[in-house]
Amino acid sequence: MPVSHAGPRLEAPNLEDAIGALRARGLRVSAARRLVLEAIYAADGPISAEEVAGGLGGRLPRSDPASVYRNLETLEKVGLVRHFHMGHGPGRYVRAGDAREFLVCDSCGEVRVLERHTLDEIRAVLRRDLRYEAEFTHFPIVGMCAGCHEEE
Amino acid sequence: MPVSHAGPRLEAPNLEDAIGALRARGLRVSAARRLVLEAIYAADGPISAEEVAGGLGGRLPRSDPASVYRNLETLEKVGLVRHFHMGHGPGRYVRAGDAREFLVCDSCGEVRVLERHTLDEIRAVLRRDLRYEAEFTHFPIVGMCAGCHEEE
DNA sequence: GTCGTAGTTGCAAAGACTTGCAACAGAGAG
DNA sequence: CTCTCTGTTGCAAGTCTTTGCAACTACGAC
Repeated sequence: MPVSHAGPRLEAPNLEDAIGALRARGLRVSAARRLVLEAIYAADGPISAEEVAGGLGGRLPRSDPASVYRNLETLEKVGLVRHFHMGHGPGRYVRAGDAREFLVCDSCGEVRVLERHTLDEIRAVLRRDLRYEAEFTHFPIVGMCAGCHEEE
Repeated sequence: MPVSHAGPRLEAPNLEDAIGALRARGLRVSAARRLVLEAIYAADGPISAEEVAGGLGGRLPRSDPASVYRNLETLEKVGLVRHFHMGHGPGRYVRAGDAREFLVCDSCGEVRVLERHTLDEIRAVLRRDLRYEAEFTHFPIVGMCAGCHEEE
């Protein structure tokens, strides 16, 4: 089963644009769906599906977890949303444009963001050797930070 | 929470060596623990915790899932076992030495194994830019294979 | 405005793990 | 061989997420 977050990256800087993009794709704008989108756009960072279902801790009405998961998946297919994993634990969702590439230290848990030039270089290697367009927003790169590596 | 599969890579080509390694670390060799190890060593490829608990479909006695998960975690800490994820779905476990680096196409699900020279080059970039010792056995690299990319 | 039909929803149940806890049993000590 | 101490186990309950399904509703058609 593919991870499934392909699809063109939609430009939807605000909620209205996102809703328009949904309609343009022939998708219905139900109350539950709108709520998920509102949560994603209202959150000030990556949030879990649970948080969306919980209405962002009271700021929005609660909704059924199953619908939340289904809608997050739909929104991801459409390209409005992305989700990623940090080590284990629940997945986190962000607006498509906010996705970042992370590095996690397996030993101390430190998280860093990959910079564009490093990322480009790695992607170039994979493109050259395997004609593969890699994307590092879904899973972090796991390894050991300098500090932890020296201690070994 | 770190992903936790640090620790020296133990040399344990067979079950006996693995059990010796456990004892050397001061860990008990209980029936349940031995069973998990037996399943990992008897399996002909990556297996899920469920399969271990199920006794490899009848070849071994069943065991309690909770103990299986705890033991797999312990064995991973000790360096005898590793687990990885392919997209979503249950994690899969292998002997430490059998861990591989994968590339998964987000669109068609195709899986490829990264070759050593490609891997080394990528690791070198991360080492140079971030002094980070990356390791790609836990999560696959996600992206798009040549075929799927051209269709876009 | 009313109809019809798919796309959607909410519930319930299952799957994949994790955690708390009292009972149990390896492994060294005596 | 027995005792003891502490690592482990098995059960049960709890997360996080997916899936089946009947009821419902958004939205274009009339």
